[in-house]
Amino acid sequence: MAVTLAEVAAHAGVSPATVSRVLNGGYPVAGGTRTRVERAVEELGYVANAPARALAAATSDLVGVLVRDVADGFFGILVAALQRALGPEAPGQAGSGRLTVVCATEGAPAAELAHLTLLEGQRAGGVVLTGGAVEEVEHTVALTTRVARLASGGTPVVLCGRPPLAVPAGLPVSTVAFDDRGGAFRLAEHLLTLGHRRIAYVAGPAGLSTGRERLAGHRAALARHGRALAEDCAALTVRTSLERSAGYDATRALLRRGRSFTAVVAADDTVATGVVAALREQGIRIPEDVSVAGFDDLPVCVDTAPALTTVRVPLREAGLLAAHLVTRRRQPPPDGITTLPTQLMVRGSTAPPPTGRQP
Amino acid sequence: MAVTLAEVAAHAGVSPATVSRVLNGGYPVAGGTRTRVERAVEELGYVANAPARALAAATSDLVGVLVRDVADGFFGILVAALQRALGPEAPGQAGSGRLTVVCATEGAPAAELAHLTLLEGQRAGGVVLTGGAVEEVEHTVALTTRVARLASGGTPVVLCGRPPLAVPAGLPVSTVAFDDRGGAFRLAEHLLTLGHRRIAYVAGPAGLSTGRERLAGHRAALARHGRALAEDCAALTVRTSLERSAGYDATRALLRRGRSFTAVVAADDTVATGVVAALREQGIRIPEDVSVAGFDDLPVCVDTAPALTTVRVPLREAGLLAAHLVTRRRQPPPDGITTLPTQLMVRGSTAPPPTGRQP
DNA sequence: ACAAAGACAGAAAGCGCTTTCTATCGCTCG
DNA sequence: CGAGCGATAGAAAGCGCTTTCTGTCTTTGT
Repeated sequence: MAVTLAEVAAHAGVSPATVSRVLNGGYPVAGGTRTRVERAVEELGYVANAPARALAAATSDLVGVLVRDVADGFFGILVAALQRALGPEAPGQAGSGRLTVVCATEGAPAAELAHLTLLEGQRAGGVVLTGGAVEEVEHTVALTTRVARLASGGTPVVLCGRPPLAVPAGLPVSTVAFDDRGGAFRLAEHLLTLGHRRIAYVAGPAGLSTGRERLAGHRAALARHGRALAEDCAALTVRTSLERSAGYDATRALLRRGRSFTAVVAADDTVATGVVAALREQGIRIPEDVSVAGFDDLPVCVDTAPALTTVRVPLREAGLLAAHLVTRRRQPPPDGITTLPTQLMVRGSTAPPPTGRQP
Repeated sequence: MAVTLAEVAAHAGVSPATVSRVLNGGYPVAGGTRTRVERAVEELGYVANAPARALAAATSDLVGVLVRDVADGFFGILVAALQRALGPEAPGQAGSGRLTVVCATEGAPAAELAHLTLLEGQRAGGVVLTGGAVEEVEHTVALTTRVARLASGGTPVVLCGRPPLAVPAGLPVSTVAFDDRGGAFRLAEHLLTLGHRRIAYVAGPAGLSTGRERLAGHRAALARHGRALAEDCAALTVRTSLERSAGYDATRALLRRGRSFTAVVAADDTVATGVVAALREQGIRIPEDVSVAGFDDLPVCVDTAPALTTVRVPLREAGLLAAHLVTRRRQPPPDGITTLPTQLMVRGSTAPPPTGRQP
């Protein structure tokens, strides 16, 4: 059906090998021959058969990206940045035409492994795993095995926004991490400085690396302000999923037990919007009555009223870096880990707690 | 390196052909043989080489999805729904393992064509083009040619959220459209009923099908309320891009010319958030001073204060349907076009215009 | 009981490309 | 002036899978 390499070769009066070389470079081809081939390609509207090429070359120009949910701003922005960086090649190089295969895991470890298998089958030219990792021994082991297998087959793997994996040294596996802990620490300090002492924490699911890090930073800040605080914290921490509705439900549950807090910190901005909705619905003013803070600094933060105090996670930078690492356009540091800084973004949703009697 | 079909065959003591048949079905294989092969696959951890398979079968299990911007909620939600529907196979069928290749066009016609070429090269098993189409004759012609070529090669193509293309009959090309015009009409009527007469319109880029449709619906409603209104409308219509900042900038520009309107309708919700920000920044109250409305009903609509009046576009339904069409799990209607209804969502951002002197 | 009809398994021919391995040819070197 | 080398181009061997095309064996029908 479609035009083949052989037809182009015939049309140009050269051998298939020569056409392949003109197309791929890395081998000397005389100017005249090259021109003739290029014209033939043009005239016939030749489009190379990627599967055939991948079969012969044992690697494709597909890059796999695993995300929890494409519709979530966090992943959407990350993927968008990654793609943009994947498209146009480094200056001097011709455009490569790498395609991005986006796989949604919905947070399920099994889906993560299954997609990795599919990508392995595709002989993906690179794989990026994004977002928090489910820290469950069994899964971590399985994942490490899979990643090591992929990497030992020559596929660069980048872990983006999650902790490094214990793969054998020398494999092309690198990590782009966020300083979640530091961000959460600074956020908690901000609240403490404002005078908050009873801070509710709507954490994500237990066993998610980002949640663990963020909570750890939060608790570290509380601990510095007194042992008692840190203990209270546990009682005010709620485990949830990572949807907006989770923030809403958790907040309602919290309120049902009496309003024993003056601030709520959410696992991420999406959850925070749910918190805000629940609070507002009860006529609780933000930040006069209760302060609210999120995490990630998604675009929605500046559209809520008041704008949401949060911690900025450099998603675009991470996507760009991950793209460069997965295409080997940039070398990872010796230990393979690059930690990107996070930044406290103070906005209108946090203020000193109400004065006077506190519940 | 990796385990091959031949190795599995040897391990199971059968021929490669038999293994292939066990894996793909559609050919009788005796129970015992099947079990033996399955065990061998299991024991060797065999993962089929997708490129080889695609080469031999002349089609891959990759589904291409063209979007303007993955980070935009509209596309994020659409892609998420599409993927979910692509994953688990119809009941009775085994999981197929289709992968989604997401291509960002950033609204550039050239990028659209380029990605289509890449997908053609991949021998994609299906392609979905989402979002408004750039209606420029030259591009439409080129696009139609490309789509026809793809479809005549047996690749199902689904146009989702954009107008049908004039491809030869009989090709597997179908369309899932939204009733943008109707939605915009009802939205404008809603504003007119509230008493608004001077309605600013922050349209998207000229030449985008969705923009055209929405504006047409808007104007149709105005026209029904008097010729003069429709004429004023033209003066209050601003062409912009589709970012949040576009809404912000356009609104500031509009305000600089004097506040000659009591309502602003935006091309979509993202733009609307920009409008809201610009308005609020000038101390203009929503909806007391000026009403604002968006389009799409993205999640952000309920998180703004006040919540945004908008038109709901059934993105999830569209994604699901597109997935079914592109996998041929569902037959398109005879004319190939399915139009999904839109729904006016009245929320807090629209109210009657301020009484008293109007500028 | 015998031919025709399945049911099942293997051999082998590609699918369209990449990549050695060879084969020329025209010069440069000594 | 002949050996030798770099620059080019072609032949051919796969890459790992699917899919006819054949070739057994069992089953059925009568």
